[in-house]
Amino acid sequence: MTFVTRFAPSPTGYLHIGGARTAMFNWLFARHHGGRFRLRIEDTDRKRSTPEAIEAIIEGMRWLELDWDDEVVYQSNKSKRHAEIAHELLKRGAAYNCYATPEELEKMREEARAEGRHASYDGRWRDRNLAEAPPGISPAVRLKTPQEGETILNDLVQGEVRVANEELDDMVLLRSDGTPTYMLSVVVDDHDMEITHAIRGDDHLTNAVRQAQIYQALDWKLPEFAHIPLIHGPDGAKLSKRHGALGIGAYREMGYLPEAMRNYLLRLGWSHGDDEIISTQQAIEWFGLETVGKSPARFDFQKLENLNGIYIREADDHRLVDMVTAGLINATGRELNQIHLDRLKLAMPGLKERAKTIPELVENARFCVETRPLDLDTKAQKLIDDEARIRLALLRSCLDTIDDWIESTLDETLRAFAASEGIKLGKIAQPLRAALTGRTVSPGIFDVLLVLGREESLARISDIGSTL
RNA sequence: GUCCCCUUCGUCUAGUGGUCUAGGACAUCGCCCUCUCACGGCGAAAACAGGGGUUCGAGUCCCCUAGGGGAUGCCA
Repeated sequence: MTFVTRFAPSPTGYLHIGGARTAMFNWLFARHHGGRFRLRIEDTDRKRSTPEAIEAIIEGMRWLELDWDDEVVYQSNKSKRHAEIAHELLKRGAAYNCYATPEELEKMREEARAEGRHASYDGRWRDRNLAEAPPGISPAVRLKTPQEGETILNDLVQGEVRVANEELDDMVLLRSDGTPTYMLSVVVDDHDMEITHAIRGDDHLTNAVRQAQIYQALDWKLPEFAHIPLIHGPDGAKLSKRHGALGIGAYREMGYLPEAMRNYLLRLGWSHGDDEIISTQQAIEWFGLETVGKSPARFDFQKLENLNGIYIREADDHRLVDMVTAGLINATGRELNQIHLDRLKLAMPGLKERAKTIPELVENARFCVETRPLDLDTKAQKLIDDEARIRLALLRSCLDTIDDWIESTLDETLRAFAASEGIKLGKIAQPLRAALTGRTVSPGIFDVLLVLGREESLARISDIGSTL
């Protein structure tokens, strides 16, 4: 039997971080078992569902490289089928028409709360004769749920969950306008799509119990359920916009790599011993629901950033150059020429060691595309005092004599120069760095010299001297 | 209110009755490496929510309390 999982977001907003993790766990589970992973858009709430949200979700999934199988299912297209099922239940006497008004319902809720009861609807139309139906009111259809005993669920993550049936009132299957409710739609769709494993957020755990009652009424086989803990904000409360409830697209814009994001999300609630850096390939091999934790995890930007740094270091230079190029054009408003691109390519190995995000990488790469004369930042300016200027002028003539502009020669020259001046290498390397990059922080100084090339390097040094 | 779920360093977690003087990772703080910043290396500090049981023995099993979260819709 092949396993089929699904990710079933409602398109009322962007794909948030919790949804992304849910999607990934479903994806990982399916890929691990050689099964299928499906995508279903739960757009039955036409008022709140938007095409933009659908687009954002699909974009987010693509960015995270979570590919789904088969065509996307739109739940709104299935409402006829859902209604049919409800009517079948009605015919079999497993469901009934309910004519209670919103006011009545509200009153029942208040009373239930006041009396400390969990279930609110009192089942007043459960056994009433249809002849008593008030005219002119179209009824909702409710499921006749068992009133005694308990409903038991064996959740793959949460274990056994049992709820007394008297705690559960008769849920609405079809609204009075004839449209199906979420509770019904999910059950029918999961059944029709032959979902074997429903992996979703913990907030659905109580729903699962109710859905189990629908399955029972229909005499359908239940899928396996796995309710994974929610992701909380740094303060332990529900993820809000202030924290990380940003759309996945926001993380992309903040300069995080999809593979870093996946690794981070994976370790939030799932573990494989002490392993931290886990490739997607490895994750597919290792993933299982047994090792999913039961408690909610807090979102931690620092760890994400650390992981991102690791993945940037591992990333292919060409890919990074492309990303940085785009960022640089954006930041400077100028197109880059071939010389710039060559420099970026040459600088990338040194650059990527020093960045945790793409914007940081872009910032550090600026010296490659800066036009002369450079604007030195405040710290860099401080390094250029009169003594430094004199030394730079001297150094320039030394460098000028170099025939082969390669690292070993540059290294020798610079060290020899420092020795002849009776100073440490750092004493000359820092002003030189300021002259070449306009900053006090950069890749190794020989790297910079190499990246910029002889001509540009000498010119930038001269620029500093000429400001004497 | 009621129902359900959860609870190991600040954070993510390992841990499935003895190997736990509780391990790893991020963050923090030292030191080393060093041309700056990173990387890397070494080291420090840092946790079993509390209380009862069960057991020769409990972070691991049971109960209670507290705290947190979720649900309680003709939303999904």
